[in-house]
Amino acid sequence: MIDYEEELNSEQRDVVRAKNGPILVIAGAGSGKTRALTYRVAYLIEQGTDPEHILLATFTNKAARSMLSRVETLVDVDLGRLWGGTFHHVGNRILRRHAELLGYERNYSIVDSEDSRQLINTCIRELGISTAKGAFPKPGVVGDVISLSANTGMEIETIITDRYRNFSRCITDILKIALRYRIRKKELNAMDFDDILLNWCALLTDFPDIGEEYAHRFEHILVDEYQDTNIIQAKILDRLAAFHRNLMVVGDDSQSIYSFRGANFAHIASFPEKYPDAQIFKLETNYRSTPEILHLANMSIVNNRHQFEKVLRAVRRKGVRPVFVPVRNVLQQADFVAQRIIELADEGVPLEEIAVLYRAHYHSMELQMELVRRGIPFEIRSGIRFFEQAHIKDVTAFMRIAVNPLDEVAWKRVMKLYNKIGDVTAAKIWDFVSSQDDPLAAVFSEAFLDHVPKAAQSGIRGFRETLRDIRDLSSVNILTEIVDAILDGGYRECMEERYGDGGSREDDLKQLSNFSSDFDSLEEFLSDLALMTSITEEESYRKEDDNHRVVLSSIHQAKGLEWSAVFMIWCSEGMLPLARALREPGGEDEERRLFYVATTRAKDHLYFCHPMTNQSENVWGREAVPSRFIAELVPTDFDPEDLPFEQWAVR
DNA sequence: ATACGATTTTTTTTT
DNA sequence: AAAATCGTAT
Repeated sequence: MIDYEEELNSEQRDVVRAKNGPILVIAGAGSGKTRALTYRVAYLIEQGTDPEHILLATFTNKAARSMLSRVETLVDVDLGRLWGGTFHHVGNRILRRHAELLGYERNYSIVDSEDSRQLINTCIRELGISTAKGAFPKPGVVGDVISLSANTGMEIETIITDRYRNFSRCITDILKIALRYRIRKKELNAMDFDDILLNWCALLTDFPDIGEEYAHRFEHILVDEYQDTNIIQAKILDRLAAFHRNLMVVGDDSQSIYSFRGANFAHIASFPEKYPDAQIFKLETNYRSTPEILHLANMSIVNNRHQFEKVLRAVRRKGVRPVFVPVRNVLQQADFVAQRIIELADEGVPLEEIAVLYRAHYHSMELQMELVRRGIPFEIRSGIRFFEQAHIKDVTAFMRIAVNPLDEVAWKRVMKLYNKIGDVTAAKIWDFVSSQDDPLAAVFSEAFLDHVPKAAQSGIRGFRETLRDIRDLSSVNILTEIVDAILDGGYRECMEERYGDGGSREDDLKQLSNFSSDFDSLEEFLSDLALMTSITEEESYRKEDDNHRVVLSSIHQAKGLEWSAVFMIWCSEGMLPLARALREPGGEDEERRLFYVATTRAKDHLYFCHPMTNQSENVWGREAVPSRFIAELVPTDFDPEDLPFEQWAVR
């Protein structure tokens, strides 16, 4: 039995033991919402709900896993059948079962953003749209427009007039591309990230019996980070909860930072309108941060209008005031942060309790170099993700061909790995292969070689061998040897040639291979890869004393985490708030929420760095202005005592 | 005609 | 640093 009185505060207890029905939980930063959610799941199971009938939707797969493993220690029940993970993850799981209904094969591929950009590029060229003359958006931008339209349910025309005004001349072309892109994806038997949500929603709506089946199945639905869900996700939830109506959503409108993905914190505000009988709870006690840090965060977020009433109360004892540190330039910034990290470590703060946060990946370049120079171990949680690295994508492209021979993007990627094959030849080979009734069998036919130029023949013969090996291994589900087969099939040399550092990349592939052992089929492995960001989560393959590292992270990726000491670098106008983001509607508020999320990650120490010159602009160095989010904290009747931060001068 | 290397430009955030 | 474009060698 769980001792709820002992382990939860009264706010949390009310949530955990709330009676059934729609429930909205407004949970401030650091108020233990994960704890409440975890105990709620345990409580439901204790009350006799079968885990199979619970759906726990989280923002990352990692969050789901860590919550569920906590639940497992609370109630001694196997949660293997509980539906937990991101919307995309759960959606994929459901769609695999019903893919045929929607006109896909069951073995459909999932294309990530790089693949999708690639495919859009092909569409543009196929349509013969000239991008050279005048300003035409890059394939990536076209992809953003299409994706935003999908995630907000707004027409592409509206998206362009609202946020991409300078491309309004291109609307007809973009519409053509969007249409073609959609057709092409279907031909490739592939879904992009948005399709997973859209198709899931369509499945529940257009096939009432299936919608009902799932609505009956999920007795309880719990949603974390509700402020970052978009309209399609909200619609999916409405359908799934239509029968039992036990929908608990947890979120904080002040921490909504994903509007670029169609998230809209207005959803959370309108939840009570949609569910008039909803019970509303608030978690307002903050256990994480010192009163000083919380005070600063509160002072900042009140500058945003349109938010839920809530006051975060600190329970921790008095600590030190946050510090604002103007520095001369990026180099001095890197120097200061590194120096201060060493001092904190000397004071007894473990390195893994220190984080450096920034708005955009490239903001951390100089710091990385400085940390390397000083031998301070660190871990980067931003930038190119594990599965997006070229060599990982190369290897998985081989696998994708074996699983879904219609995957054009994978085909072309693999073909171009071989010498003497570029865009044109790859397209020719693909044209031949895709025109055959059985594309895989065609590879082994004599006719296949006729479509390959002489110079590339030997490499392509190797490809046939490799593909045969992959198919043989996957048919008996020996996944761990597939990577070796690809490496031995000539990819090892190819990798060395193309990327230089073959050794460390081969290590990555070893890791990928180890990871594959957890899966029952190649198909399942691939779709999970596409929906995941990193492999290192909770994996304890690392050496014991290797866990002490400073974390470098984008603010977005820092969501939900906490550290004793947090450094925010580049707190300058143009960088935070990011100039580009300010141009979006509602941009300033969203940037301020980012600032809020970042500050509330800190438990004890908080530092804001502001480089006063921005060298990257030109050689002379341009004046940089402190971030408005810092400046606005200074009261008009200035009294140093009232300042929520103190200011340091460095050297 | 095609492949591939050099050059230029441009950086948000993520499933 | 990576992507897109441009120019040259095969």
